Amino acid sequence: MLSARETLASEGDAADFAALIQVGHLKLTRSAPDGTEVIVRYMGPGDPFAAIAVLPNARFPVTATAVSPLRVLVWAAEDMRALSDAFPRLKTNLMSAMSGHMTGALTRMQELTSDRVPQRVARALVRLAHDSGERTPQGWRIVHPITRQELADLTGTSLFTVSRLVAAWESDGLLRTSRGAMTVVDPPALEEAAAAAE
Amino acid sequence: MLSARETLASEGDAADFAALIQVGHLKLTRSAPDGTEVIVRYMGPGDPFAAIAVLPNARFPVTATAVSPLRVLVWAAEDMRALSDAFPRLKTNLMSAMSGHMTGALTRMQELTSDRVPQRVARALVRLAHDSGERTPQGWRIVHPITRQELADLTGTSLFTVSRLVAAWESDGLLRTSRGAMTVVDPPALEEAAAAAE
DNA sequence: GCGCGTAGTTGCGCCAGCGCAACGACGGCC
DNA sequence: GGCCGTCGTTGCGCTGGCGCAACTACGCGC
Repeated sequence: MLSARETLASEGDAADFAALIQVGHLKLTRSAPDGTEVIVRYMGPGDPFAAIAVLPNARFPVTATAVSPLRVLVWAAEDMRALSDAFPRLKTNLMSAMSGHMTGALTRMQELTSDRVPQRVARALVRLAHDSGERTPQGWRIVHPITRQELADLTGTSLFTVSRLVAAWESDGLLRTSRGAMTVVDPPALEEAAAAAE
Repeated sequence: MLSARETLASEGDAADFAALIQVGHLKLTRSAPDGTEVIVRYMGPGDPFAAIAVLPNARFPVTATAVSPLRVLVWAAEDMRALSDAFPRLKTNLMSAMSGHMTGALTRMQELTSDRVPQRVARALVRLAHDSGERTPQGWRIVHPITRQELADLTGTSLFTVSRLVAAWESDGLLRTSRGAMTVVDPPALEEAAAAAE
């Protein structure tokens, strides 16, 4: 059990356990020496954390922080190794998960190099709405708290730029926001609007 | 056997084989709809390609192009699966390789969001010199051909900016270049110079 | 219900880096 | 050894987005 803002694992620490999220959401980050923080991705209920723990002498490549009250199931790394040796399918599945994350990271890299800021922010919002959104009468509400700063860390831009973009989209009716919460009214329209501004 | 510029595998194709580089170098890329290309990384002799082939129904996440004449050993995906089931250590090693690439991708993401262009280019050069460089009297020579455009695709910037940076560093004696080839005279000094310009 | 900490907004100036264009220089090939 | 394609250079103008500052608006805790 962790409350929001507590950290489950820190970048560089020995990966001596793996976990499965039961309730709540995690934010995976990396921080640069100069203080800037990159958000790698968000995870929610049912997502496995630290597949890497099956590898000997592994270290966490990211810091995991709870963004909402969190309940997780935890396994010791050595048990994970024993299990994954006993059940090859488990290891294959973990590998498959890693491969998925890899693909995601490559896509992000590509967006960072070839898309302009508005597109990246719009895509990030659409992805969040899709992955951790719930249907409401107003649109897809992102179920965990998210600030302008976090959206900036997720897209490699600044708090200010995000604020301006979000304000513009909200006045166009594509988005609804309140302190720490966001609802995407119409994902495809949002993405299209960001592309059109190009 | 492939000659330079031929492609070994294309992004999106079914990953029905894996390979091990014996001689030559590969460039892994992803291309965006608008034509821009991102270079994911370079690989050389001894590096395994397409660990992903052990997963059922996998597709290549990148395009692999030879940058110099290439000789590879090839295994059919089904044989890889059989082997990796028979030898759990093999699967663990492949997973370990994937995890290394993941870490690399995360680092690249971080640099793209938090570093300025000169730093990124300098780091890319240092990394290339380290990973695929050979010691010469003048410094570390990157053993495979590399153009300004490729350096730009690797760092998310433009051909022009790279050209200017490289010209400046060369006149400072930190770098030696000729058409398609680069030699880093003193890697730490180069990185420092890029940081100082900040 | 008051105060304080955190989140969000907005105006303004600035500059890194992009995008041409036009040109120069290799070097491979027949 | 001459030609042509690719690679690299450099000058110039423009602008997206950053960075600060100063301010406003929530909302939690006591």
